[in-house]
Parts: sequence; structure tokens; C-alpha cells
Amino acid sequence: MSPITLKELAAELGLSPTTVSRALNGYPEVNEATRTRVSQAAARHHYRPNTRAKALATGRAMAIGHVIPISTQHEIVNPIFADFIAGAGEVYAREGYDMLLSIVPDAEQARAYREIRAKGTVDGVIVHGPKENDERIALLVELGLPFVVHGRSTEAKAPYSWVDVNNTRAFQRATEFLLDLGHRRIALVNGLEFMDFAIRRRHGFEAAMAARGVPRDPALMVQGEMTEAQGAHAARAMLALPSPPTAFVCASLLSAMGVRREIEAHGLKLGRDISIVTHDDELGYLRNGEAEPIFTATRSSVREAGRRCAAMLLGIITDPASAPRHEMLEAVLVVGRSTGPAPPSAR
Amino acid sequence: MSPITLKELAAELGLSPTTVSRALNGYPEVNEATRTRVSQAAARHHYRPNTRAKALATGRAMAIGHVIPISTQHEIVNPIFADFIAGAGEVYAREGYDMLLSIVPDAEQARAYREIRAKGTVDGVIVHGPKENDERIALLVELGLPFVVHGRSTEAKAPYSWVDVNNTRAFQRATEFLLDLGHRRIALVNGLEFMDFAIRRRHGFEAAMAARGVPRDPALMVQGEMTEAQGAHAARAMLALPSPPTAFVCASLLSAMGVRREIEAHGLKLGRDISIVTHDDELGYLRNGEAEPIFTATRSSVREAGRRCAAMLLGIITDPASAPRHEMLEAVLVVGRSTGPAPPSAR
DNA sequence: AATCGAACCCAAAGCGCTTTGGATGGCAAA
DNA sequence: TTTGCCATCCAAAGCGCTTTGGGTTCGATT
Repeated sequence: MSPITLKELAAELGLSPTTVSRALNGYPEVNEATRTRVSQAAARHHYRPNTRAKALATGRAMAIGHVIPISTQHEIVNPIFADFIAGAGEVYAREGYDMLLSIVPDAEQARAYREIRAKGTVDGVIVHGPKENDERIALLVELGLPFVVHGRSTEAKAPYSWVDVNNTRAFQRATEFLLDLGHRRIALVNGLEFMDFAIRRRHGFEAAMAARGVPRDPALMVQGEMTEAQGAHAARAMLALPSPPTAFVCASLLSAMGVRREIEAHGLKLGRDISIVTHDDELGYLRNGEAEPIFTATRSSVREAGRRCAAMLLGIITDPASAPRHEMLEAVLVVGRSTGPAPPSAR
Repeated sequence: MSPITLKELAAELGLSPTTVSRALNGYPEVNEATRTRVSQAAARHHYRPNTRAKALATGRAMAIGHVIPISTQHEIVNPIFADFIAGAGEVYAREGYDMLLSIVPDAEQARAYREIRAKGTVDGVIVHGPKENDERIALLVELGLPFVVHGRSTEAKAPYSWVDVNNTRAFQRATEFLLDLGHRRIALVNGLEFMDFAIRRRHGFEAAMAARGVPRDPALMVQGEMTEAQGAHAARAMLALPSPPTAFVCASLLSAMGVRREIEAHGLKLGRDISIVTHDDELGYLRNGEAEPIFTATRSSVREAGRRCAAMLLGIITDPASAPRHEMLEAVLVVGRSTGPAPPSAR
């Protein structure tokens, strides 16, 4: 009932475990005839080396860890997480790695990483959701655990490897696009601004506005959890202003959907009376339309980011000297039906 | 640099590895004085037993596997997955288990489970997204790998353990609620009906309708991926019918949001002209309003389901004789602002 | 004083695999 | 005929831990 072991396989073949191991792992000092004999027997028995034993013997766990922080206040699992994992998982599967997940309360992250290191269950980790100054980076450097950050941490002093979307540029372009359409009262519905990516996005937004000499209006800038409710809330408050915005830049499709709901509740028409540009992570279950996009959006697949992060980490593990590595993904600006020229009255 | 080992710790303490191991694992045959001495030294060095070695020695991997099927056609990662994992992860963390994820194309699932079994990386698995007749169940029984199904598989012949929401009852109640409000033209926007849960939901819907003698109208019943676009699509088609529905029963908040969008695009008012009852998985990033729910909904936390599944599986692993176990979760019907009496014209 | 249990501790084997450091045999070169 | 060298294979150690099966010591019993 229990799976066949190397030793049993060797016994059945009248060979030593050494030879069987070598045959299966492609070492040269074994006769081709016996090698095929061994492989066939292995296949017949569905033999797979016991990962734990192999890991112990080789010192390589053949597994990558993902530590998912759960902040105890808002208890939100980042919605992009599933897609990211799917992308990374593809790469791991292809390369024979396992993926280990730890769901850890925000406050216990340091302990979690220490533990992971000591327990030796993984060969490296992916760091999710970096903050502006993220202490995990220094910790991982100290622990000597290979890692790649999905995103960046602006104020981290140690060098580290990352894969990130050019958030600044994306939001700058989104804003410029609206400015070009004549909009001046442009609102930003941002993510939580202790997250590095949200800060960069604001910078991009502000840079575009400043370049056109449009003054900064704090009443048109909000941050928060990127939910549908957040978008609706923000839009409701802003549309009630004496001088409401004619356009919104949103950090996620969910926020944008909330904004759209509120716009339509006001009897306004999206793309004519009011414009929206949103960032689109191309989540599997949240598509921005089919063939033609609904929202004008800065688009960048988070699943692809997962693939890139995973590939980079595996690369670093096999060749540590190649770290730190960096990879910048550019979002494309796709035009949908949510944007149009600013209404003349507002010009 | 590399983590301290049991042997090193023992050497430092002038003890044998045996004693240190016993002290740390709470065995009785060790002096209390030396036990505290050992624990303190262990704490000081941040000692953690190497999981691989421990697993090899004990035969228990202290890890649970989740095999996430990715259907190659639609490539969608189930949006409830992140929340489920978060719930399960809580339990694993508390009990000292790791969580292993495999992202596997639909077609290769059998191979994946076989491999997992042979590699011995986990002590049990959670089965996600069961179909009406799911062959994974028979396979896992054959492999002798402990497992718990999140959901059920109506036509599976072997006994198995599961945690499920009472989907039939939930949708029956949702439908009855609308019928009580005078609705007769009620539409069902369901999930993919090769999934067991979707079939049960349809049964619940149909049972309620039949009980009131309302004839089945295929034009008002659709199935599909539960996305915002699906909801909008379905609603658009149905609202164009000669005799459009006055109410919708939706399988997910995303679908419901799509339906709502289309309703409002028709200039109709939700909760007055048209009603919606939706199922709500209480996803962290997709809340149904704050204090007061927006949609009237059958609510059941998928995160809680994750906790229950995990707890059940760990229970089965420690006491195999306790399998098969079953746990039925009842959804509560919460009333929001998306439902109201059927418009008199439609009665 | 001899005996007997507790109470504590340790040596060594073993989990399933890889890997080092030989053995063995056959064949070409000397 | 020897020597030397491949080509093949194997024994044994070791990865870091648990666990079996003793040892020792010491105070209490008889």
C-alpha cells in the first residue's frame, strides 16, 4: 500500500540502491541497458523518490515559500493573490518545485521567516505586498534566505531582487491621457498608501498633474482598501463637492466598478459625462470586458508577474551570484468605453 | 550561518541528542531541570527541528496539500480560493502544519495526486471544486491518502468526508423569499452546472418554483463562470425578453453586480423595479456592504469553510477511524436593499 | 548489606535518499 | 604475459531527526 522505495526497487532489479539512484538521476557511470531497465521498472511501479529523504540528502528542499500576511485589523486577503500564485505555480510545477504557503498575521512575520529558515522547508521565498520601508528585506538578507520581492520597497537600504510593474509611469500615463482629453478635475482613488505600489501610483498621478500646472486638490485624492465599496464611497463624496471631478483614476477594477455604480446612480453616463481610467491586474475572475475593454485601463497581468517572480527566484537559487536581479514590467494603456472628452461645461 | 542542529545543541549542552530530543518533545524520562536548561538553550539559538529530517524519522510530513485545478480552457482561478486558503491556513498554522499548493491543469490531476502520494510530501489533501461525479474521490480512496472534500460529489459511490454549504436549501429559501414578495418571473444566474454546487443550487431554485406551481422557463435560467460580465450579459438578454424577469437569483456577488449594472443601465431601480438575491461567500475583498447589506443574500463564509475543512482533515489524520465525517453549513438569509415586492404591473 | 526500582541518560539503528571512495572485470597497450 | 585504464557497479557513510533498548546511579526495601 505504501509507495515503493528506492531500496525495494533496487532489490527487485538485483541492483544496488546506488546504481538505481544514479540511473534515475542521469549520472554517466551506468550502462545504458541497465539504465533503461531501471527507468522502465520505475515507471511500472510509479516510483517517485521520497521528497523528504531526497531533500535531506541533497540539502535542497525543492520548495518555495510564500508568506501571505494577513493584517489582523482588516483581515483581507489580497484579491490579486490567487492569480499571482497561479502564475508562480505554473513555473514551480514545470521545474519540479513545490509551493509552500504560510498565512501569517502581520505582526508575526519576522518570526515566520525565521522559522521557515530554521525548519529548512524551502529554498527561497517570495515577498508579497512590500511597504515603503519593509523590514522583511533586511531580515531575509540577514537570514541568507534567497528571495524575490513582488514590488519594491523604496526605502530599503540593502540591495534585493524584485519584479515590479512601473506603477509610477502607468499612473502618470493614465493621468496624462485624461488631461489630454481636457479633464482638469481628476480624482485619484488609490490603494492603501503605506503600500509601496500605492505611493508610486500617487507620485505618477501627481507628476502628471504638476507637469500641466493643475493644482493638487486633497479633496479629490483618497486611499483605502481597493474594494467596490471604497470606490462607491469615494465617488459619492466627491460627486457631492461644489466642483466635482470629471474623471477618476482608480487603482483597481473593483474600485472602478464602485465608482461606476455611483456615477450611474447620479444619472450620469460613463464615458460621456464622467471618465474613468483604472488599473487592471487582469485577474481571471475579474475581466475588463471581453474583446473590447469596458474600462480604459493601464493593464498588467499579475499572473505574468507571478511567473516572472518564480522564474527569477529559481534562477537565483541555482546561481546565487546572479542576485540581485530586477525586472520592470510596463503596463499598457488600453482604451475602453469609460473615457471621453471633458464635458464643455467643466472646461 | 546555517541553522543550528539538534546535535550541535546537544554538544553545547553536554547532552546526547536523544535527551535533547526528548526534552524538547515533552517526553517524561528527562529531569525537569535539564528540560528547562534545554528549552532555554533552544530558544536562545532559535532552534527549530529540521522539518525534512523530522518528517523522515516520524513518517509524518506535517503538511497538507491543496491541489488547485486550473482548467486550461477558461484559465480561471476560483475567486473564493484565496479566502478558503486563508481560513485553512489559520488552522494549519495553529496546529504546526504546513500548507502545500499544487497548481495543476485539469487533465493532470490524477497524476498530481499519485505523485503527491508517492513523494510523501503531505499527510492529506483537500479536494476543491468537486464535480457531480468526481473521479478524484475514488482515486484518493484507492491511494489511501486522507482527504476532505470542500463540497460534495453527488454521484460518488465511495464514502468520503466533506464540508459543504447547504446549497439546495439556501437557493430554495432565496427563491421562496422572492416568491413571497409576489415575484413570478424569477431568473437564475447560476455557476457552471458541471460543478456539484451549481447543480444543487438549481435544484433548490426549481424546487421552490415548483412548490408554488410556477412553470420552469429555460429562458430565465443561465449558467456560466460567475463573473461580473456574466451577470451583465445574462441580465441584458433577459431584460430584452417580451416578458422580462422581475427578480434575479445570482450565484455570486460578482454576478449580482453585473446584473445590477444592467438593471441600472435600463433606468430601472434595484429593489423597487427589480429585485436581486445573491449568494454571498463573504470574501474579504468583496463585501456585501458594511453594516447594512447592499444585496439581500444567502450568506456563508467560505473562509469559515476553509477552517472547518482543515480542522476536519487534521482530525481524520490523527484519528483515521473517525472518517468519513460530514459537516453541513447553513447559509443565513440576510435582507438588504436589493429586494422588494414585485411591481403590480407584473403580478 | 544485598536487592530492586525509579529516575535519567545514552548509544545506535533507522527513516529513504545521495554521494564518496572504492572494487571488479575486461580489453587494449606495452 | 603484464600493466593500466575504462566502464560498471557497489558498500558505506551521512543528511538531522526519532526511538528502541539498554546502561548507570541512587535512594528505598528487605
